[in-house]
Amino acid sequence: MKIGELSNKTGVSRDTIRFYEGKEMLTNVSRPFKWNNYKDYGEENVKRIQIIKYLQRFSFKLKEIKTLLDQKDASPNKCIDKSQIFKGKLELIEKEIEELKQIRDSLLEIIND
Amino acid sequence: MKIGELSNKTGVSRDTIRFYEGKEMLTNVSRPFKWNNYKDYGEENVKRIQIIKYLQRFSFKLKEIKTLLDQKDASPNKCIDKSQIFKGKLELIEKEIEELKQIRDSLLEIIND
DNA sequence: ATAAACCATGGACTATAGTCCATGGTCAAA
DNA sequence: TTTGACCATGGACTATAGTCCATGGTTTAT
Repeated sequence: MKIGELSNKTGVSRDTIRFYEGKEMLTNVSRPFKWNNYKDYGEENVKRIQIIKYLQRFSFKLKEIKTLLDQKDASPNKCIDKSQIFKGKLELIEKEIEELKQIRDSLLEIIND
Repeated sequence: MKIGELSNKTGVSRDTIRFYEGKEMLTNVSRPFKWNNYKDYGEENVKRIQIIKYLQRFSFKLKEIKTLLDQKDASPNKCIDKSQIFKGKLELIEKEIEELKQIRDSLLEIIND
């Protein structure tokens, strides 16, 4: 599939797809035609991009997502312990919440003085 | 006072002071010597930098801080309604907390499935 | 007199996640 | 056949808050 089709199927812009590609987050990107240098993106990239978008909703960085995708590629059969991954993220989120709460409390003190 | 002294008095690096200066957040910076082009930073910049550091603790951006400093400079007599400023910031912080809480809850759901 | 410490300037670099642009080649429909 | 839509590449730019470096001039202490 060409980049435009992949873009349509995922709702992600061509530029962004190329950006992910540059970060080596996609697989099976080939250049099968001799008469032009158009690329062909394997079907699985639809799913890959959906995974990226899904994990981003939970504030995973692209670097982290790439690590996860790489792990999946390295051992496709071994199923990754998802809850472990999300637990780590959960802790960070809760830490962030605590920090923001402290700022909030300081602000409240200032306002009520 | 030269930049080194200002740096020592505030605990902020020379580079950062020059960075603030480039953003026009300092006042009374002159070049009073004919024989060199050393700058002289007015005493009030100690306080200005302290204000910057103080407001940063509440996640004010430099741009916002600059706006506040500019307002203060424009009307030094009119005392700024601080609580109004902090209230706006408080709302944003609380919105951020809510967003993070939603992410947290989604994560909890995933983990407990 | 000479070295160390200081000063100014400008530009490059960090992380993050893209977006936008120019250039040039290709494909499909009218 | 020619126009519009598509494709590839590389580089610049966005925001944020600095940090680090090279270069060259100055001051201070020994």
